[in-house]
Amino acid sequence: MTTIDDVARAAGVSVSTVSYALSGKRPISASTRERIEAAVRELDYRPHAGARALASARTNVLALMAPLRVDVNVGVIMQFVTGVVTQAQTYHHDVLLLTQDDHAGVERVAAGSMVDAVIMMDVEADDPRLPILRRQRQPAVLIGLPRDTAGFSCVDLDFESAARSAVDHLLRLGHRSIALVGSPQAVLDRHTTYAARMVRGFTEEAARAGVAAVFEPCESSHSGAVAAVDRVLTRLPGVTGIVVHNEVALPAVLATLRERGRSVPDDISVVAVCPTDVAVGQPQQLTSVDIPATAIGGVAVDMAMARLDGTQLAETRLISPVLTARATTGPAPA
Amino acid sequence: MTTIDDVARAAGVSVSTVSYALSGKRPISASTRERIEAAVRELDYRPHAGARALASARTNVLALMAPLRVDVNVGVIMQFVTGVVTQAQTYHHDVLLLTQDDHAGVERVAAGSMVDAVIMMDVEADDPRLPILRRQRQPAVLIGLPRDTAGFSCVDLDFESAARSAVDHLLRLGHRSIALVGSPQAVLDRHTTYAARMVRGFTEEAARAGVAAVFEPCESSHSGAVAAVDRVLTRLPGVTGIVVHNEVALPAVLATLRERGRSVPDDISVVAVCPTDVAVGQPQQLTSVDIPATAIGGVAVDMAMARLDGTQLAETRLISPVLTARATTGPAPA
DNA sequence: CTATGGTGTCGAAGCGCTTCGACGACCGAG
DNA sequence: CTCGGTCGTCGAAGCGCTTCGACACCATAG
Repeated sequence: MTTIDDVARAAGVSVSTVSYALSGKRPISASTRERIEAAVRELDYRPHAGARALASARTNVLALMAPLRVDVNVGVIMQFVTGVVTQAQTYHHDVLLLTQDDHAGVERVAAGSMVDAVIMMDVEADDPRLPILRRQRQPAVLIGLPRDTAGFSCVDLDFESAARSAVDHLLRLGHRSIALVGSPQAVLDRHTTYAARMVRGFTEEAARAGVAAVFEPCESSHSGAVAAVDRVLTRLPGVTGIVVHNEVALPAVLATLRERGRSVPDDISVVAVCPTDVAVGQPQQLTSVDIPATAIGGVAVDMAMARLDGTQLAETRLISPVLTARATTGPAPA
Repeated sequence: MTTIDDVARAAGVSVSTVSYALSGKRPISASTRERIEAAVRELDYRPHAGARALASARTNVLALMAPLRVDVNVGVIMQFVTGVVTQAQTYHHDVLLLTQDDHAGVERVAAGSMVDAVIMMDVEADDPRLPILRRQRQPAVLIGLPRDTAGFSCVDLDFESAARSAVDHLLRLGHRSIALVGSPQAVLDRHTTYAARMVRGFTEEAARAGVAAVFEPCESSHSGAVAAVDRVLTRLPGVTGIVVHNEVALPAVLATLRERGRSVPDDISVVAVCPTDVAVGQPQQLTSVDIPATAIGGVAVDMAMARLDGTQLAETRLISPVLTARATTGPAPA
């Protein structure tokens, strides 16, 4: 292994000069810098991460706690992860991947000074990991919105507002009888707040407009989707507009509607709440409210970095939803 | 931060004694050990990862290079990742997530001594990352099979054999006219070898049995699946058995067959090559050859660890396929 | 009773890097 | 000219941990 000593010797300067030349934290003459850079290239020098972490109390690594269960919307998770990793790169940070249920993970990694900050996905209302996270000295960013955000930076899509805009879109098209096919019961039971926020936005907006509205949770499987659609059709036979907030069940929901003799969008309009690429990847291009997962992941990193260099305090940021009308919504049938 | 010094002082022993008590690398009397453990608990001591890495040349971190593109079989990737992370935990290792196309990533992370080993997914025949990987001192494990495996441990499903067993299953049911709907052309062009190995196994086995066989690549989208099925139906109108090696297109392939008036399995039998959970998550339970992604990820970690403690040389391990008959295959129509 | 060999513990030397304080050299201002 | 101030560089002190060699102690064998 070539060390900073080797570089210093090769360039004929002291170790500290090399360090300063490389970090730019003190002025170094052009000629010296060039000699050092040449030596670095020549010797293919790469600083030892551990030594650097020890001396500088910075690791250039971020912890990302992601739900690696396969049952839920894998694609969306992947997009968050991609957003985080990609944005981290621009800050010269790497990403340490922790699994959701490895509670000791955060502690190990943060208390052991392996990371500069922690980003946590899929936060529940009273997430048991939050107290642990709070007592670490590294800043933490949550993707999601717990009951008590004190001390944390939070970022998420404004799901309440997403629900409202989906409902408004249907209202403007004249629909007076609408339904929400949402997350699996397990997700609601876990008090993952995006699911609840979605339901609240949907219910409130429908109530405000005085239209008939039902909500049905939906398991993420073919049979779950069939069951959910049938429950909706039973409870609200005259339904003409459906908001679907469940990427996995989406295709099955559409298929089931067709099977039950309802044509989309002639009999029933469908608005999905999902990443754009899944909305346009279906046989029918779906009207959808985008979940900008990659972008949110990126923002999470930005917030973590801002906290790190002290330019910003903890804050909560809710991203405004954007609805794009495509082929699955139309005027309510007469 | 509490350091090993604090613990030593609290327990009334020297720093080295604490280190040995914690690592178990030298015998320590029961009474001393207990005092030390008490102090550790009391002070909530957590060793500094960087310091440890510096002193011991071990980081307890693994690099995992995964294709975070969203276009391909996200679910499968996730399963590999899960397998790796989970198994790494049993060896007290964490996982640093690198993206496929960050070529500099391996070098940065390995040359900078951030990781003890590297695991690389989605390897191409002449992968440009391999030379870089070869010149690092850390062992590397590939999930996949490049042309030249020298110096690497490799693990993958035996796709050739998987294709054979899918074909054999169809042959035994009397099918004499079969097709393979496979990976997207882009994957083949990239020379990702699993795709090619699959095609080879399929083609050879069909030829050996003297049955009519066609192969069609298939884009991972609804329209891609429709097109691929139609191409198959055109080239081989009498086809009665189809092997599908494309998780994403799977539902659309089945839907298209139905739309073209072919009933499964009465007119056409379908064998999928995919993880079991996607095979049973479809409206119809699919006969499938399992891709044991989680297990393979775990094996990759095992191999990396075995290399690390020198108990094993580099080797290639191909996992034998297991076919499970379910609802989508039946006797060839008369 | 001495030689022998475990056991259990300690001190000190690094591991490779950052950073602080110091110090010449050189500049322009007075 | 001299004085203060930059600029560019250096030496040394850690950062927190592991590990090597040394050594004291005790039990057993000769």
